[in-house]
Amino acid sequence: MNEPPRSANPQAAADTVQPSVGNETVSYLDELNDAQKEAVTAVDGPVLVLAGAGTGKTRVLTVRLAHILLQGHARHWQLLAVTFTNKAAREMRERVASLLGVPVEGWWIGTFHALSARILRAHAEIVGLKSNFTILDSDDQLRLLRQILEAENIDEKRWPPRVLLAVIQRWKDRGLAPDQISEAEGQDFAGGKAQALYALYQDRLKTLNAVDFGDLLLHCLALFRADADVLARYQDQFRYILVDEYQDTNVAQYLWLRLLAQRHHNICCVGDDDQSIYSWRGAEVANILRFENDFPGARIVRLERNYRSTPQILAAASGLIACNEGRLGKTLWTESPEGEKVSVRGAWDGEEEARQVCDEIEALHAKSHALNEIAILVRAGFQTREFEERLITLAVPYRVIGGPRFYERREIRDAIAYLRVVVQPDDDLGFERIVNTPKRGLGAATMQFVHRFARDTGIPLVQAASRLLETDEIRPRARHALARLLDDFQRWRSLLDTVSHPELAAQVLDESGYTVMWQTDSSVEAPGRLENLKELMTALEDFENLQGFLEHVSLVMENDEAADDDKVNLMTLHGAKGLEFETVFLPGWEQGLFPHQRALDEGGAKGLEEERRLAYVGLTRARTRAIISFAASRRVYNQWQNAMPSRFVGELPAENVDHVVQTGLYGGASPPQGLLREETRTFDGWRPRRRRVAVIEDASYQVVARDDDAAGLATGQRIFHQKFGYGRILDIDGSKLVIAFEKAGTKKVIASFVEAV
DNA sequence: CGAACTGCATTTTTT
DNA sequence: ATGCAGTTCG
Repeated sequence: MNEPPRSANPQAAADTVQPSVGNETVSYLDELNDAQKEAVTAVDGPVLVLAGAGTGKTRVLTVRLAHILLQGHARHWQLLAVTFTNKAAREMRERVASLLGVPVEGWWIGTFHALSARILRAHAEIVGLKSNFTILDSDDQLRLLRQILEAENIDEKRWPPRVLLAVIQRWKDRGLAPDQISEAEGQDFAGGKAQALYALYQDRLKTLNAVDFGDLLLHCLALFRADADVLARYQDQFRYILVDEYQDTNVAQYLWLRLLAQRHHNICCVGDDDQSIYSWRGAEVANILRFENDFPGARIVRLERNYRSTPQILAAASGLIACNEGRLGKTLWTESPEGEKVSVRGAWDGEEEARQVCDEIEALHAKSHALNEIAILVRAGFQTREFEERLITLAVPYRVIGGPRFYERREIRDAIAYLRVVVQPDDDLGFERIVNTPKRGLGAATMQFVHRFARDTGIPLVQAASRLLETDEIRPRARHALARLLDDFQRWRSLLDTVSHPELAAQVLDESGYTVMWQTDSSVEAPGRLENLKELMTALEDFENLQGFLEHVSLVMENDEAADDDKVNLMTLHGAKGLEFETVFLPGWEQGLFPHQRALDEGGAKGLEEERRLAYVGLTRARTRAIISFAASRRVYNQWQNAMPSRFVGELPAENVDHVVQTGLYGGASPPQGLLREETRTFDGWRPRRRRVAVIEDASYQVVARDDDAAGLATGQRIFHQKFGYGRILDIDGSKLVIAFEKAGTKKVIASFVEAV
């Protein structure tokens, strides 16, 4: 369309990849196996590539893209390649660029959100936005919702904004605008007001000329529906569409793709239903399961040859995932040598488990295995702590992937808020954030006043403030401060075109007193924050202007870990998707922790299956060595809890697994099926820590409690009693509890009469 | 306006 | 235990 038809010309790339004419085989195809070749060359019509773990998915995707260009099926601007994460998008860009030997700037390769934003900026007016709209982060979203709840007199204690945000986000994931929400939905929030609150939220966003992440997709859909010409234009333009990680798409993304693919039907989706682990944030496995219905005549290609793991690991993982129902089904195979069995180890408690794992890492390191090639994959973030502690003691370098992100730090957000308001004066949320940071005597009282005026007149805060300044409504002191701030913004704004943006940014932080604020701060974090601000200033230089930078910040909230030094990798299973390591440790395979109790409570059988996929993802990260472990007893929130090994342990095919379980771990009771070959190895140092057993329920997998009536209860726990109301357990004596009730004083009651809260 | 206090939650996370 | 957020008191 408006894309200049240059750069991607096949001739230019010819030197690099040596394509040949016509139907002759081309060199880049030679390195692909038959299935991969088919996935690459089935250019026309809908194609679903079921790519098992480690089967060369990214390769297929990039080569296919190159193939389409080199064979002259399309020019680069006619290609749309969609990924889920920025990381994946970057990787795709890099690989395509190096494959073709051509820069890919301006190509339609990106995340759903970035591509949507690009489309939306070009046609913002059609959906009632200005093209310089702000993209909100979750902080902003919450702040906005909090304001709305307050205005609606809804108790934030009872109806937490974050819950409402989650509800709204789920709706957006499903592509639903406020007027498409059925009556029955959202009944459980604030007495059925959720839909109305959603509508208010959307109104507010529109006034602010702001969108949230979900809106990027939603407004795009609205745009396509509102303007047939625009839709047709993009439908015509994108002759070939490629989609990565299709199993992770939500309904909104699915609709987006379907609309765009409607003209040419050349859509190729790559995914793996067995690696769908994001349903909790709206991903619909159904999208991949239904592909054939949605795109009639679809060709299905299965990539089943695995280039990553040993047969033992592959078989263990396959056996596990076979327990799931309704899979599209794949049979992974490999030609690599047999390898070691997956080992499964029990420990008495979490500390011992960490010791075992880390000692083994040390041993591997001593045998000159790269630490980089070792990962510890945990179910939940807090689990990393025990390993970190142990690794520190052993002086083994490690990194935790997925910690707090650069752009989420307070000082960075503040700085960005300043820049946002400079660029977009209507950005109330940004303005609010920094209006009194550093302190300028513009406290809650003043701002409340400005707020009310803005609300009553329906204008943005900055405008409201500037109008109020013309009156005597605001006390002189605050008035001067406010006037000064508004003047500052005015001045900075006027410099937008004359001063270079890094310079301007520095000026803003200086003149606003923001830098000074941290310079005079004596807290331990202050120097670090100043460092971060400096880093931010450096990052600015990589962009053409402030707008470009802000777009990047809102869309590319990522953590660039320096992956080059030799360190052990600690991360969650979710965070490990798409990565691979020579050695993978999978600790914490216990009922209640993994599968996680909440996943079971909230997701039932579906939840269990997703947890199993997570286990599958974990196992298939390993190239040559996978070590699963579990502990009989673990401290959770400073409370000792006993647990049975994960049911997943029992689901691993016995012939691919080596069990190393100490006798007596489970009080002589025989462990769950599968945990058979107990090694005769006792552990002398073991004494039971505390007797309370938290019975972990998983409807389809009952574990027998071996404790008294007080099972599941512990001292300090909050409970509810029919007669006495709420209270806290002071002591447990067999089946009797001593409880300090909030209303009724201290009483002794029978355990079975109380319920945990 | 700022420091101290209280209550509460604590799976996974991208954009 | 621990951290965070919202509230309260000086």
